[in-house]
This record gives sequence, C-alpha cells and structure tokens, in this order.
Amino acid sequence: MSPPVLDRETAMTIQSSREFAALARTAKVGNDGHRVGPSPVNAVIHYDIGALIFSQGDRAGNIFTVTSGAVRLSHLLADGRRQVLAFCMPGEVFGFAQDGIYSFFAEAIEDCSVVAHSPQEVRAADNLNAALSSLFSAQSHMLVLGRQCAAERLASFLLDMAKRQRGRRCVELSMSRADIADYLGLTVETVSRGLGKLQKDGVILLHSARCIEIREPQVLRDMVE
Amino acid sequence: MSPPVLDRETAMTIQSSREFAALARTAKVGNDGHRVGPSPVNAVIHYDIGALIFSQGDRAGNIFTVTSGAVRLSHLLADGRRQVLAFCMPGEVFGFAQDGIYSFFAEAIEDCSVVAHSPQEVRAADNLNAALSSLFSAQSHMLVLGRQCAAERLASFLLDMAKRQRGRRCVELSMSRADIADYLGLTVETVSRGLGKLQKDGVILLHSARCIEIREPQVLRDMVE
DNA sequence: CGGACAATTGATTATGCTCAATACTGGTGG
DNA sequence: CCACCAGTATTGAGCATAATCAATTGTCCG
Repeated sequence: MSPPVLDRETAMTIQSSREFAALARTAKVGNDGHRVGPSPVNAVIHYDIGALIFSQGDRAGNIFTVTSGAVRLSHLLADGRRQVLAFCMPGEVFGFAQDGIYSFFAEAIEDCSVVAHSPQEVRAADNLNAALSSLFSAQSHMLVLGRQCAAERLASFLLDMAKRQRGRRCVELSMSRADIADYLGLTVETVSRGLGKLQKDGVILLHSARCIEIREPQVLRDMVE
Repeated sequence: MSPPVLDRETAMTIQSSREFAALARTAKVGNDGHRVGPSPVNAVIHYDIGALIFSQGDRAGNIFTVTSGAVRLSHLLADGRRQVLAFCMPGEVFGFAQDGIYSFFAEAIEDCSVVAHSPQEVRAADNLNAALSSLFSAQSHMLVLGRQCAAERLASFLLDMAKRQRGRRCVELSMSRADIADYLGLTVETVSRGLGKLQKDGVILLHSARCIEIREPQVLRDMVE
C-alpha cells in the first residue's frame, strides 16, 4: 500500500470524546453497579451500535471488559488510513493506555455491554493476564500482517472468528468488509474477492454478507499452516 | 507477499533448544547472582552473537531483561517465512509465554547480557509494565505492517532506531538487512533499494551498511506523519 | 589472499490497489 | 405493501508497488 492521495471515505475527524466518555461512564450503571468486597468497580455500561467508547488521544480512565456485543479497537493515521488493532468479544479486556492517553479508538460495532474498571482496583495479576492476552494476540497478528498473502489473511481471520463462536454452524460477522479489510491490512475489494474465491472453491458458503458457513475448515487450516 | 515456493535461505530447522537453554540458564551466573531481599533472581547470563536464548515451542521458564547488546524475537512459519516481532535493547523485557510455551525464538544479534527472572519472583506491577510496553510497541508495529508502504516502513524503523540511540551522530544497526526485512514485512532487496533511495535523496548517509547517519530527520518524520 | 556471506543492483512478474460501475440490503416513508 | 434511498458489497479493468529471479559487488574473517 502507498500513501493515499485521497482520504478513505471522508476521513473521520480525530476529535476528543472526553465529554462523551465521561458522560457514558456515569450513565446506565447496571444491576451489578454496587461495589462488592475487594472487586473492581462493576459499572456496567451499555453502548449502542456505532457508539464511541473512547477516542485516540483521550486522557485514559478506566479499562473495560466486554460482557456482550463486540468492540473495535482502531488506530487512525492523519491521512485517514486506519488499522484495526483488534475486535474485542465477551470476556476480553481493552483500554490499557500509554502515558495516560488512549492510543486508539474503541467503538461498539454491535450493541454491547462493558464493565468499566478503575485500573487501581483490579488485582495486578488480572491486569497482567489481560495485558498478556492482548500481547499474544497482537504478536500473532503481526505475523498475519507481515508475512501472509491476502488469501492466508482471510483464512486466519475466518478461523479466528470461528474459534470465538465455537458451537455455531455459521460464523456471524459483527463487522463490515471495511473493518475486516482494515484489520487485515487489505482493501474491501480484496476482501470481497478473496471471500468470493473461497466460496467458488467450496471452502465457505456465504449465506449472507455477514453470515459465513465454513464447509472445509481443514482447507483454511492448511492455508495458514 | 505470497507463500514462497522455496524457503528463504534454507529455512532454519525448528528444533527445541530446551537442553541448550537449560544449560545457559545455569551457566555464567554473574556478579549479581546472589539473591537480594525480595528482588528477582538476578542471574546475569551472557550470550555470544548468534546464540539462541530460547526456541519457539520451548517450555517457558524465565523472563529476561536485556542489560547490554540486542536480542531478536522472531516467529517462524513452517515454510520458512519469518516475522521478526521485536528487537530488544537494554532495559527491555522479553520471554512472556502463552500456556507455558514460548511462541517465538529469542536470539542474540550482538554479544549481550540478560538478567533472567523467575516470573514468580518479580513484582506483578513490574511484569505488568513490561507486558504493557511490549503490547504498545506491538500495536504500533501493527500499524506499520498493516498500513504503511515500503518507504514509510523504513522511515519508521530508522526513527525508532535513532530514538533508542539518542545522542549518537549515527545510527548503529545491530541487525542485518534480512532482519530488517523480516521485521518490516519486506524483502532484503526492497530494504536495500529503499535505503539507497533515501541516500540518493540526501535524507540519510550510509557510512557503512550498518552505520547510518540521518541527515534530514524531519523528512522521515513527515513520511510517517 | 580467498572464500563465504551480506548487500546491492537490474529485469521481469504478480499480487493487490485504484478507479469505476453495478448489485444488493435494510430501513423509511408514501 | 412497495418504492426509494443510502450505505454496503461485489465485480471488472488497468496499474503500481514490491516480490521474484538473477547477477554482481562489497566486506569480514580465517
């Protein structure tokens, strides 16, 4: 990829959402909002699909655990190029900040619930485990971004999504093609073509754009080795 | 990049270095090898250039802090493609493992000294800080691998190296072109051509292959935004 | 000095991007 | 209920970037 002459879509303005996030943090404290012994602040917050949880550049506050739905973590360059760092599913933790500033956006890509923790109130061991999970997934994604071709990236992605939805017949994607592309370091066109090819080869079946049946998981596994 | 028909060089055999690492761990315990209060085991270990510290697939033991020299962390695919995850310089910590198994190789790319810590003996807060540093650098590298073109990747790399050697006139590279290529998700040829172009444009000056003077840091900064 | 490895340079190719047009989908209002 | 619209996805054609293949030069050690 070369630096684009024109912005993707009309590149989102990087704006602080400090007020927004502060509002959200106090809003809709759930059933478990009362404090329980030495546990973290179980402030359950609900975000509608598309809602911004925090912005790149915001002063960091809480860390969050997803309890339902899905969250997209993405970093935006000045010219509009975007890298999706991770999709966070239930059980996953996000919001670790560098020097007190969030270095990426966190947005709800489905209606979702998260639990906000004050980092100080979480046991250090829990924080460490969460940070290590993020680290390992970042490291394996570096492999995908650095050394796999488009077809292999899609195979990795589909297997990863399938693993997180074990039990379902079909993989339900909560993200758009643009999100997938920005996660895999590709363009929407390449993602679309790649999925089309996998379907033509009988490896997957697209019930709809967001619902994919994996018919030959072993073929995907062979692609990523 | 597409899956290579032939291995890079003659792809390194993935072999367990359990015996080797065990040996190394007990060898050459340095001056600070005695235990000091509640501190970690300050077992200082020296590795010669090229030495293997641990292998991908090894049962995990200690975590390590680099005190001198440089360490390359790399992940190898079955067909020989390699992704360098990080170059660890003095002060940096490596060796966090997933499910008790190291998921990458750690090798000395210069003569170097590391301090081996038993993870249990390190304060959780220190582990967390080390893990978060690795996470943040992995995240920013995902941006490089996913969304920057070859010239931008080189600019990012040179600026990063320069930052770690603040004070020097020239950036001294401890790694080969192949290492740089595998770190940046490029080929050696592209790295070489890219550096050549930067030199032709007067942005850098190659005193030797491993010694680069940055004449126009601002140009590099503008490239990465 | 010679040999092995590392780095550079050149020519060609292919993968994935860009630009462009078309099809599909879900939600809204007549 | 259906037409419409906007956003999303797919498909097509041509091109550019970086990979591949190949040859040469440079450098470090013994």
